[in-house]
Amino acid sequence: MLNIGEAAKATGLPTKTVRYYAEIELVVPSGRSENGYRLYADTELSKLTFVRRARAFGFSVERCRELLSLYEDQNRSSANVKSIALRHLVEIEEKLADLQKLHAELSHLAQACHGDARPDCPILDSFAGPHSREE
Amino acid sequence: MLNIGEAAKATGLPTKTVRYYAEIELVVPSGRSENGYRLYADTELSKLTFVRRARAFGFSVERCRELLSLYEDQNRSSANVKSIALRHLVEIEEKLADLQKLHAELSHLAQACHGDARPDCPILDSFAGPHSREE
DNA sequence: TATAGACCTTCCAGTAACTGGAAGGTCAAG
DNA sequence: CTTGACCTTCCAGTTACTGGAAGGTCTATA
Repeated sequence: MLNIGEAAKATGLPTKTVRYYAEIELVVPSGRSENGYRLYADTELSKLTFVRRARAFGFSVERCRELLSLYEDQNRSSANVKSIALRHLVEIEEKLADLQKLHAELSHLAQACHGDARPDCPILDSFAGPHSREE
Repeated sequence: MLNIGEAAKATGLPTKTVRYYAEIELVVPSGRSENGYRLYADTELSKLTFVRRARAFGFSVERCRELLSLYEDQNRSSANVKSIALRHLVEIEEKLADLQKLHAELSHLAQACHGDARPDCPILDSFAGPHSREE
């Protein structure tokens, strides 16, 4: 049984985050020592690691909660997990498309900007212009 | 001089957001009517539009503040603006790379997952595994 | 004139997922 | 016995809004 600092080190999460996950009941410690320290057993270390990995994949904490309950469920089907993952993939693709569009437009503007001491700048000009959005 | 609702409509921003921008002194109304309503003149409408566009490009509100001061500055140089834009482009590229990596890994996992009633699932398996991160 | 509805005002609280800090208890080493 | 590194709780701040309540104002219509 590790206390919070050791559990943090073992799972690669900041101590504060582990405490936060306990508070929101995402991963609750297996118990407390007599002096009130949080104690983490192997099962909880696995869950913390699981959450760290899933978060790194961009899953929200609430998604992690779903995933964790499937992870814990001996009778889960892989279909459940896959559908959550696919849903998530769609979101990633949307963000990706937005960012790519943004990147293309902004780098175009930056290229058009001569970037010297003169005051006129195509970037600012494109931000100004007619008021209402015409998308 | 437009009141807040009209200004919002004219610039394509939600009323709440316009009020928020006034509160954080990003774009302050040119005045108040006798009954206390915020009033927006043309200059402020331009600034609001400017901010909406810059925000759509992913610039943070604080970046917008920088940009806005350059925008207002008659003696600005385009170099200042360009350097902010380039800084921002680098950030976009980093996010893009992260997302692409994420997408590749997750779609690989989803493909490997048979997605039926069986409990074993490569996605969950990859989230579990050894504790400490080995990046 | 009454009243309905659509405006406007302020202030308070909540969102997501932490992070930082203060005040104080505990523990091991030198 | 003190120093430093732990741990605890609680409170506040972050980003950029968004929602809602309570209440004032304006305009049209019956």
